[in-house]
Amino acid sequence: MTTEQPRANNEKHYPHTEVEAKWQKTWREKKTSATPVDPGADKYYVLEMFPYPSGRLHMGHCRVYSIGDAIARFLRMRGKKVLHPMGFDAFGLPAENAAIKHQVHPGDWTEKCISDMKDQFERMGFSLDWEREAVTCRADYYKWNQWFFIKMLERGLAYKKAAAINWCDTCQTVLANEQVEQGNCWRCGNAVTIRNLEQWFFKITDYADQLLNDLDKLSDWPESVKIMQRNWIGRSEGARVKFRLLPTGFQQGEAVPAAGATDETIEIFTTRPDTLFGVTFMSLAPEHPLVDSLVTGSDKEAGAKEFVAMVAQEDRFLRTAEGKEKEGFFTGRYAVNPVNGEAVPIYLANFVLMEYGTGAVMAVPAHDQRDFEFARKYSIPVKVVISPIPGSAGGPPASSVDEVLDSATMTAAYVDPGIMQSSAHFDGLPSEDAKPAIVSWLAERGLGEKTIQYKLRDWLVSRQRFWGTPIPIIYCDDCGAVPVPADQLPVTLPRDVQFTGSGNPLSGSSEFINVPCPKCGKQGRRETDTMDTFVDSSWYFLRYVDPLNSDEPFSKNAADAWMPVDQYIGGIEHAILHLLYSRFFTKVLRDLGLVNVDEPFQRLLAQGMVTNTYIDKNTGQLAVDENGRPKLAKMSKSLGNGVDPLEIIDQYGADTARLFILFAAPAEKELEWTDEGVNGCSKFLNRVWRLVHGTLDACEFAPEEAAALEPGNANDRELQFQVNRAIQRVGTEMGDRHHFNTSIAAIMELTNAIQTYLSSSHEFERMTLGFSVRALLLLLYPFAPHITSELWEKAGFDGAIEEQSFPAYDPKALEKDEVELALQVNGKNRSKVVVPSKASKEDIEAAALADERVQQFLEGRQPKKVIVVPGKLVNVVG
RNA sequence: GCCGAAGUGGCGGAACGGCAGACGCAGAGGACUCAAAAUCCUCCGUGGGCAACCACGUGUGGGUUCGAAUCCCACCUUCGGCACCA
Repeated sequence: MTTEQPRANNEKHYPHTEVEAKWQKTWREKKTSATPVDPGADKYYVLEMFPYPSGRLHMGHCRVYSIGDAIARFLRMRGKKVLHPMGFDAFGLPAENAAIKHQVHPGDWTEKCISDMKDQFERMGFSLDWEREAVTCRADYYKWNQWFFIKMLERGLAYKKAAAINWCDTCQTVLANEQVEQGNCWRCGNAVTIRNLEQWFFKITDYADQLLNDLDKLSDWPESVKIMQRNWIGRSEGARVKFRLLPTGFQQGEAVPAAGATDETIEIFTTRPDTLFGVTFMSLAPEHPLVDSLVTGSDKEAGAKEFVAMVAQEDRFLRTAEGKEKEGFFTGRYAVNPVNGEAVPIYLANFVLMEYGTGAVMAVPAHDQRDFEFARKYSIPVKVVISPIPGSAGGPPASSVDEVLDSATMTAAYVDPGIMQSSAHFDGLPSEDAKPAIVSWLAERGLGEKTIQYKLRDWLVSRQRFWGTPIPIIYCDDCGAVPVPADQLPVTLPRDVQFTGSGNPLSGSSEFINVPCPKCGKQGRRETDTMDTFVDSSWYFLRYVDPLNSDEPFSKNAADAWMPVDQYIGGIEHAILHLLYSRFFTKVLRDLGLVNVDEPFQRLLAQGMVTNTYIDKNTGQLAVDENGRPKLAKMSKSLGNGVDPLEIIDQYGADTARLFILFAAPAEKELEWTDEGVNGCSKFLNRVWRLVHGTLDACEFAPEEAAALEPGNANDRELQFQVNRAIQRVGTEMGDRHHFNTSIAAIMELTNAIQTYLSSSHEFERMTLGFSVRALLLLLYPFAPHITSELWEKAGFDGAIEEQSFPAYDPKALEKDEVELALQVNGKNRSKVVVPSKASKEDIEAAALADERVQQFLEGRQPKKVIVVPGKLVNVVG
């Protein structure tokens, strides 16, 4: 049974099901969301992060697309030429898992999901240009991934190397560093292990400085996202310093051989060259390539090998966790400190990472907490070379746990800047000044150099999975790794593949693997790794500008016309991964001459999660905190607290869902789902429905310009004021600040004002009333397009509502004849006074001082000062 | 530990140095109804008072200012990110 309302009731109750279906059909047929050609200077590119086609739209999707659609519809009314496209991030593991489970081809499964989701998109009423749809799993899209890969290979930006990489056993594939969270896989949450494999990388580190510096250009990005990216890139300024190795057999305390050390050096990276004179040992990563030659043949060989094996066995995340016991092993060898010629013992240490810096560290226990703990554990000397600045020297004294820095008694490292000591001719210098001085001293002697180090690592793009873009490489015994020639692209995924759940299905497809070498024609072997799906999403915004191009990924003209994306919207969870990769791709494409922009996304809105209460699995009750309040968590399958958008659409309609989503919280904050809140929005739309039905007579007299209204009586003028103020507020809240909740509040206030006007017992001024209703519909349209389209038509206004301009307000109507000012005495509210709005400061002051209550609170004192804030208040200080 | 964001009624939130609590939800009372739902009207920060009104009030403590939720300093709490990065 449907709950269709009888016709007679339609004026009282908004029949959302039939109205929404009607307008969705109209929009589809009229192609009202089509992208304008030749956008020119008015172009505006609104983009929301495209979804993975799971087959089901969830509330998070509804939120991000409701935000984007409100912006798109609003800006079209503002005269912008809007590009608002959509597509699907369609490669990835769920399709492959479905293939294993149901023995369907991932492509068939994915296309079915896409088709289902498009229906759901339409039911939400999003104004998307589906003719520009980009689907990453289709060969006409991923062909260009392969083309970019080859371009990157030509530029030395794609390369293959053996490396210790993150392996997820559940997903049966490797992961990029960015995809490891707290030692676990970003998608399945299982522990990541380390494997040594030959893998393809993109050299994102070549762009580290640009990715860092250009963050400063992104003035319309949230500061928090920029900071997260800065931290991820992790720039450190420091120095590389060479320590020469002493020959085998050198004993501690023995004089360093006059002829110096061997020719072999160990290079370290440090951010604290000012502490070089305090070096008392050195530590190497167990994986350091020199380890073997240091110990082979010595009595330390067996022990060292055992230590290396032990560390290698350890879980990498645990090994590098703070608080982890520092483990070391003395190699029996020494190196020479280049600044003072002292011999320092060389240790292996579990906390030194081969991937960062040079894999070797100079250790200064007096001024580095980690080195300090290590030194105390292994009874290595501590040498103080920096003393705290005395408090009197201007500026605060540096902090120190220990009152006196004595190597024997100190309990913690002193890590702050200070004054150099025990550092030869650098003594007495502030340590910050000594940094460059020591580096220059080293550089002059060829012992070291200034350098910049990043935490950012190259992007590992190989995946041992079927459902991704095949890496376009053919291995040949004679020619090595040969790229597939551009005219032979795309390398398409084979259809006849077995999905067994173990290993990469591509390795079992002889048709796919066995191909001739493009260079010499001999039998070759095709690469079976596919690309990380983040490659797909790193440039999809560029495909939308020219989606049907079969000769190029996109034409430069189209990119120049539309790029950058003016407003990008998506979840904060992509603050590092996707946004960093997209920025990298854009810069590479710029260097390839394909685009003119440095940055892809002008303005970024990171929307918050959608949360709900949930049932605690242990108690079977609503989960509550210690105060008995219901706990909130992100809507998820595992907690079972998701709300199905389709059910909400069925019950309340898409407009209600959209309105609630935008009204209940600011876009960047968490959105707490409440049925009561949804109901409130539904009530509001019904109120608008009835209100407009009750004023249809007046609508035919509605002027298009606010300035055309007659002044009328006080009631009329008040409504004119309210409607003009609402237009002004929604204009700035939407246009400048993207505050959807306060925009909707302003529209509700206008609705209340019209209702108040109607319930006042006087004759209605039909132009004023009609104009107010007309404006109400226009203001509400970007948030609730279906109901406003229907009411616009019912009211008999000209044209379709989506073709209308956003209304202009009349500044004159915002000026009132009289204003009420708050009267304060010494900053406390004491009274009110009504004055003509054009009253002079002197008149206002006089009115304030004449006020009885002001006099009373002055208690006979003479006012010392009177502050007049026009239109707001008067503060009498006395 | 470091970096960042945020702390405002019973709840979501508003207020870009100028009347704190807009708008909405929940709640209370009333109207309509046989009744319920829906709808409409009124009230709704705390304490005192019959009332007009008074005092207090934006995490805590200071400061700047005629005036601070808003700016500055210190601290507390919550959330998010990073975390032995040399």
